[in-house]
Amino acid sequence: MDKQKEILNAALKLFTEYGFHGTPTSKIAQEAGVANGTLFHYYKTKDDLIIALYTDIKQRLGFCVLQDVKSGDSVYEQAKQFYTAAMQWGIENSLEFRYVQQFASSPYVAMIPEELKEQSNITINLIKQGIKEKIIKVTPAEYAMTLISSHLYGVNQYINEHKMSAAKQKLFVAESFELVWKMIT
Amino acid sequence: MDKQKEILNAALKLFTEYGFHGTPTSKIAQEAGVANGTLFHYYKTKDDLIIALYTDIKQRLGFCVLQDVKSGDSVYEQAKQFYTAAMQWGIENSLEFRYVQQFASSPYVAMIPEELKEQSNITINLIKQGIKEKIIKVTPAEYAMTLISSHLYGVNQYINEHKMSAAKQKLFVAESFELVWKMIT
DNA sequence: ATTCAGATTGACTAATCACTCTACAAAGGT
DNA sequence: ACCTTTGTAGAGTGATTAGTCAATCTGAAT
Repeated sequence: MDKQKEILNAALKLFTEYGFHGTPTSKIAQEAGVANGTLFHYYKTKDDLIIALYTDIKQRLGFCVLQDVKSGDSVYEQAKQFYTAAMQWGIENSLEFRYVQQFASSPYVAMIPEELKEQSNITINLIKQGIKEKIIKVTPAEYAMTLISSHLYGVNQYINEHKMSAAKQKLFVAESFELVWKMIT
Repeated sequence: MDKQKEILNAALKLFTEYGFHGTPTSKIAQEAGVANGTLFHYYKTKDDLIIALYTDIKQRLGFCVLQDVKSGDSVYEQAKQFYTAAMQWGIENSLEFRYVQQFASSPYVAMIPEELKEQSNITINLIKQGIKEKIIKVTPAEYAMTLISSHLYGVNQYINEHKMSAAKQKLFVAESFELVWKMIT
């Protein structure tokens, strides 16, 4: 087992359960099954760990979402693909998803590293293309992006609170995409 | 000046700036211009204060939103009224709005007092009426509510990040309501 | 005038926490 | 074999913090 990953796992679990200030580094080390000093060997400070965890999650999400989008497809198909992949990931990794939200509405947002922000450029560009093709009516692209994102968060939250079968979930997600799509086109 | 309110004000300012764990009670007392002990005279624990602040904000928002909704109006008019009022309040009280978000995506959510949850019944009922009248197509009402709420948060965030004139803001808000309305009807 | 309950203070404390430090082990590289 | 780097441990520390407490103050009621 990679101790560094154990630390991230433990941190994710405890941070989402008790919040940043509610979880001492000692408890994280304990949960991860490593010594206190080991944690600080990998992460200089607690803040470092908090930000590293965010970065790690974002990268995993980004990789998963970009994976099976075919650039030849129509804007609609690509957008649907993005949306569905992100949602599915959010459902399967609800702790990670909650962590991202918690992080995003905390003062730590100000510390998000620049390279992470660039990741969203791909999706923004897709929307811009949709606007250029006059398919998407909502402008500017950043605004449309915000609408889609918050919609995604909302639906994810609803799904997490109202458990349903995997099949029903898929249908629900597909329908929810049609709702946003209808809204922005 | 009411010292209790000063404490809430100071807490709001510091919590949104430095987070829950980033602001010691001593700093709150200092910012409020009261002694350390006074804070604990009004709030038994720090958690008490955090929850009390949330409750206070929610009640103020609720009061403001309910204020000028006429029960005789159509579902559309009432919904628009609700949405616009909430948004306007969120723009004018951005610190409070951010605090609500921060709180909602923290472990403190689990501690929200029951009586606060009942407040949303009025809006839920309005949506239910809209469903009964076959104006609103998205069911169940709780789902529609979630969609509207997350939309509202998203638009609010966008407005806060992209400053514009008051007139433009109003137009923007009105248009954004038409977007959600189109989505759920 | 006296009483009394609540408000206010700020020094104090017990506990906690982020982080350091030293020691040792494992793993390579030469 | 020897050295260097890296990983791991866990006791220790200085600072910080939530919360206490005894004392004083305020104002209203009797």
